[in-house]
Amino acid sequence: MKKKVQTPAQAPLRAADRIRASASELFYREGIRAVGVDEVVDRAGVTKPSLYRSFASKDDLAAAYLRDYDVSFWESFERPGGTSYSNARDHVLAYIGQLAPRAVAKGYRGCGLSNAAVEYPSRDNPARQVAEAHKKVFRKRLRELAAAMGARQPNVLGDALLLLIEGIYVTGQQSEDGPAQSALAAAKLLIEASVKAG
Amino acid sequence: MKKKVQTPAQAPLRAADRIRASASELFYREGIRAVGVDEVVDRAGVTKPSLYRSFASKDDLAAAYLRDYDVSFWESFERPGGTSYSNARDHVLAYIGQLAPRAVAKGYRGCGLSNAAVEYPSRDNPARQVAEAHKKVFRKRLRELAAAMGARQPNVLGDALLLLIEGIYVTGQQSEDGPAQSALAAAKLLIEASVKAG
DNA sequence: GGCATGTTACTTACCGGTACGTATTACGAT
DNA sequence: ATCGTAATACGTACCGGTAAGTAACATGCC
Repeated sequence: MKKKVQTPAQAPLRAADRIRASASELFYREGIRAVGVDEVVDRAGVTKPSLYRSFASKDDLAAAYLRDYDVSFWESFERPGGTSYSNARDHVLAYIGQLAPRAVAKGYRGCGLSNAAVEYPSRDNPARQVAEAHKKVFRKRLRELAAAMGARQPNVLGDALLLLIEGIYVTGQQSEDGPAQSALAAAKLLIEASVKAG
Repeated sequence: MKKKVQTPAQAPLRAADRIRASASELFYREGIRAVGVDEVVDRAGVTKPSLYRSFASKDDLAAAYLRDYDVSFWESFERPGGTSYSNARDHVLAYIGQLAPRAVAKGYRGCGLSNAAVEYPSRDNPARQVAEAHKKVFRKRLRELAAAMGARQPNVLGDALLLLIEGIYVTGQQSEDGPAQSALAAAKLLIEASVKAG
């Protein structure tokens, strides 16, 4: 029997996938509003109708970009630096520890999801909805980790860590050598002060 | 010699001022890229040529908006709630104390300067330049206040407070009842831990 | 008169989105 | 095996709208 390859492993990327990749790069680096669909398809080496066959609108493509972003975010958050952690404190500190240096480096552009929420203040924008949903989960996860650390007020510590991390995202794209360089020390301080007997 | 009234106290707002006011409102609430110059002049009750008589370009108007924003920011930062503080700790906590509740309220849109930096990643954008310059000064000021608090590592505490505050700005526009509600407690913890003898 | 502004009309560029034509491939019937 | 058909996957060319910005001229006001 001959081998029939339905989705050949080595197949050239389909137009939709090339578009997703192109959009991810451009939307992240330059912002969603700043990038036109023409630029997206040009960089993907495809044409506009291919975009609109796979995505209902630019907003829809932006939402897809953020869904992809969400997936890779969780990979990097749950296994920071490629390592798994059983200790919550080590886990969070490892994430911040690998994030901070990137955030003070040159071309850093922060969190694609947070940036999208800034670009689209209207609640009914599809991209913003993805961002909002993501942030809700992220907050819950951090509160969970704070509880696992044994914080006296896990919700406060979780929120504080979230504020700190969002601060890294946003200040990291404002300047090089920004305040993110103190983030790890700040996180340690915060955790220490929240866990100690009070 | 006759008295000449240069800028009559009760004069109707000049076109340029009406445009600044209109732009400030719209750019802040909806984002700069999202707002067209037509919308700005319509709301100001003036016409487009008036805009371009006072501002070289939309980018220039955006920069003016941010300069105005910067001025009123410093008013609210240096006298949070309308009060002056001689104690650095009280000062910072008062600022965060009046910011946090606003940030968890409904239509909050964060910091216009930080938002602009998100919208315009390119360093040579005039609006972004205003934002970058502002943030540099703000960071310096917070480190100064941290030093006045007697922090062991004033730069770390100053940066930590900056990260926290930027976290409030950005998360405040992502959802209502967000993590900013824990910001004051987090700031107290952070300051406490940084000032105590180590 | 001179300054600030409004009026109108226009240019140029780009943007999101689409109607329609075409190459390639899968597959069933013969 | 090969032919016909049809779905798949894609490109060409274009549309209508809107964006920033400008030119030329008219008007009202100290």
